[in-house]
Amino acid sequence: MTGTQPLERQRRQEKEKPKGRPRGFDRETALERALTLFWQHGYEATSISGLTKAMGISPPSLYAAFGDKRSLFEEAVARYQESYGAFTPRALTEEPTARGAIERVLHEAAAEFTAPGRPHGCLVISGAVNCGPESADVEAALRDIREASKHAIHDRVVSGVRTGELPADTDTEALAQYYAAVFQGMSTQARDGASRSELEALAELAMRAWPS
Amino acid sequence: MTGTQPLERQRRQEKEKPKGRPRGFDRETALERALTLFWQHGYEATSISGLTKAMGISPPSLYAAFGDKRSLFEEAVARYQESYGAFTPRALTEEPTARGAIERVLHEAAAEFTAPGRPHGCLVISGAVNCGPESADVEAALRDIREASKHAIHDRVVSGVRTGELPADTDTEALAQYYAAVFQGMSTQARDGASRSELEALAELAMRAWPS
DNA sequence: GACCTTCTGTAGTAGTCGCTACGGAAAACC
DNA sequence: GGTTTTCCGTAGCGACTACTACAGAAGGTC
Repeated sequence: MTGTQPLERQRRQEKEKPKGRPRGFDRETALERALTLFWQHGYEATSISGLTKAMGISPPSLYAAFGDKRSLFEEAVARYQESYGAFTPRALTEEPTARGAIERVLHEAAAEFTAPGRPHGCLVISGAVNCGPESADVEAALRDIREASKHAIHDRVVSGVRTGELPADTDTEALAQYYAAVFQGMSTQARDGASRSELEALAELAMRAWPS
Repeated sequence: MTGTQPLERQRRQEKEKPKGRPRGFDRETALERALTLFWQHGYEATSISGLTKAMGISPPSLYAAFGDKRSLFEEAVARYQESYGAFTPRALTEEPTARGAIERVLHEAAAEFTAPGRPHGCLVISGAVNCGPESADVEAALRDIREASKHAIHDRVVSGVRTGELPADTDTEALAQYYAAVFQGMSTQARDGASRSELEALAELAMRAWPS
């Protein structure tokens, strides 16, 4: 199992001391810069030369540390989910009510999608939209993450039905898909230049559709 | 003014007879096929070789008839707006009430975004998301169209306020941005495989946010 | 028929793509 | 210090990109 991930990681996790010459750059900050570039331009439009320039390293160093372009992108997406994108599962699990959970997701999205100093919108939503046939699997990988997020919303709605917060005849699938769509629409709006307060108002309006 | 558009078009519009050898393919069907390919993969991920293959012509024929890749994309987008995308301004102008107009836009979008035999979702929304720095202007051009659509929605909402259909204190900007976001979210959902009936239910839910 | 204009197919341009072979540099172990 | 192991920079790989020079073919006008 662990054999499938890069040797690099295994060693770091097991805290073994590397034997030869240590690398001359910080792997985490390099990954962070790659993440930012992918976030701006998406998978295919981000070139290796652009990445090496932004990461401050040469191509061989990049390939030695991260494998190929696809692996680097996957690792960047994983990092994104653990950092910038972590607010969504957090809100869904921490809030006591389903309505509160969804509301918090949307309002935190309004802030996260427009946070200064980093690209606007969501990497998972806009990171691999325009893909050629040879990288269709990358596009599919992000789609799977989006579907998983929708299911997470759905699960929270279903649990709201179970506790009696929502009517028993609630169309949980439709409600989950609706809020997933609003979430994705907010990302597009943020990319197009919408401000945080505009997205807050948008989120507030979206909550008016909540079953009463 | 007219000098800025390709000579080709001028001649067609003026119904002059071309002098030399006529071209061996139908320009409209070739453009339609290019449009479909751009719709599937987006601007940058669609290559000239893919286009020539889909259009059934050779590169020199493509460049003679359409200029460069960017011009071809612009013309494809224009064609899209006049055909597949024309339902939006039509719904906004034809319906007597603002609510009816928005509702019709969303329901027709549910059908259009999932119509069989052609790519799902909206070309203007997903056609130029992942762009490198050298084609940032293409990305911006589609964004301008999206902004124009949002303004069209806003205008319809404002006219609804004027006629008394909507309360005078309605936040028209927020309402327009909300429905624009829902529209864009529906496109993403359609691209991810949502069915027409699912999008219909989504549209129905979105209308529950309408001010009462 | 000749002539003229335009289109079409081959073939190739310079440039960039993702990726890597190779030699030297640098740090840890003995 | 010597050896070993790894990393780094240069330089370049084949394949692809958008795009085009050129020659010949094909239809119109005379």
